Amino acid sequence: MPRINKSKYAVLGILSLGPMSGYEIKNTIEGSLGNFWSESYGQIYPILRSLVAEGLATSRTEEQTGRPNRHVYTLTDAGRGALLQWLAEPVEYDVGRVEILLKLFFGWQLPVEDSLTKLREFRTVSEGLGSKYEGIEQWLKSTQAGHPGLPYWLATVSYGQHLSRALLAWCDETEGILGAIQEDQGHRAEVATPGRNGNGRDS
Amino acid sequence: MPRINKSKYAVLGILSLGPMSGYEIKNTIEGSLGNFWSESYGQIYPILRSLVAEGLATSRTEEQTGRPNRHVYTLTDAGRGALLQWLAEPVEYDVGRVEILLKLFFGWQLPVEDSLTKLREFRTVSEGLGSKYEGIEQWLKSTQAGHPGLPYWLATVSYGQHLSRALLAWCDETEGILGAIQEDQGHRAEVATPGRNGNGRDS
DNA sequence: GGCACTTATATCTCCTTGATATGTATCTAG
DNA sequence: CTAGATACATATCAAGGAGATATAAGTGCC
Repeated sequence: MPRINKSKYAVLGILSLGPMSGYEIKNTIEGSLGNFWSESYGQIYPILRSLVAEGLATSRTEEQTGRPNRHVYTLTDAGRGALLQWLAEPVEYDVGRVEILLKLFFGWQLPVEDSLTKLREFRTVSEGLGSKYEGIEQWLKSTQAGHPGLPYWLATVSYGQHLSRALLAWCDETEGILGAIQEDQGHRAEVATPGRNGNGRDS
Repeated sequence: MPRINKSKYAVLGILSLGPMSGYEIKNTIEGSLGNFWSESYGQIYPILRSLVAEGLATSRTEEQTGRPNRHVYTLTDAGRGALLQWLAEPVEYDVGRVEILLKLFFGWQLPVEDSLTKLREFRTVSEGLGSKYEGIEQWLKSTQAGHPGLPYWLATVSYGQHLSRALLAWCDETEGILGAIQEDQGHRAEVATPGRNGNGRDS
């Protein structure tokens, strides 16, 4: 089962929006797919060359004075066909690597407070994610009104909003559970060593 | 800002549970972090060598007859220190690559039904994810009862459950929106070309 | 006996990321 | 006016990372 190169289809998809240079492709990806997909020049330029070699795109060189010539790539019918074929293939899903979970997994080996600090940090990150998506939603609605792609693009933004709400709910739940463990430990420590009273911080 | 190698800390973390060989580390990761983290032999073996070179672990060879000798790695105090230091560093979060969103983003260029099919596929995947996590939760509760790590491990499972519920909710919402577009298009097609009536499928 | 699977170590290729190199043009703050 | 930042445009490199494959013996089953 030779791994299929999804970057290739991301580039193909962007080219389906119109002829572009490698530089423009990168910028377009950042400004559209950027929230759930990324590509680097290190992939884009070799992919463009292979697309031409496979007959999925053609390239034409635009002469420019004072800066490197633009290499503009245009999708061929075969290229559009390859894109449609990939779109029809079944989707995969991968949770991916989640750093907060890696840290939390080993968290029982150190004071509960350390894990709670990590969770509070992560809550801030998740909140930032949520407001970022809200901004994008407003921007899309005001600048792309009437475009047939709008509902689809809003769906990708909504994915991010559902995700960030889920992260926040998970933070709430987990902070509650670890908080209870901390109180429990604090209580037992208090009973064991009376005198060190009213366990300091509770912000 | 040289990218820090998180795989190194995953290996360090696993070694904090006890001395292990590269093979055992791989298996242990799959059976514990497996739902949100993965490592391949191609990373584990070079990392183990570099851990020894950096003084973060020691290796000892157990002679075996009939099969390759076991190289068992043990965390040093410096290694445990490096792990704790990394645990204290701020966490990052990355939504990562989401294939369904990449496909959906280009979905407006083809019939709505195609995108709805993708969403229904994705719903099945998300449901599978949810039941997988439920199974893990039950298994953890019944086999690890009383272990101080249990609440932390359950928290990582809960993350997956929150995530799968969010994916399902997003599917509901998006199927509703695209379904409305489809009905709208069907309606307009009906008005435009009367005669081809009662637009076939609606499952 | 043959076949599939598991234990165990290790390497290889390819994908992917992020940094860097090169060089001009334009914009901006001091 | 000019130094520095940013945009345009192409391209390469070193690492990080995933997955398949190589090797080799042991175990269980038909």
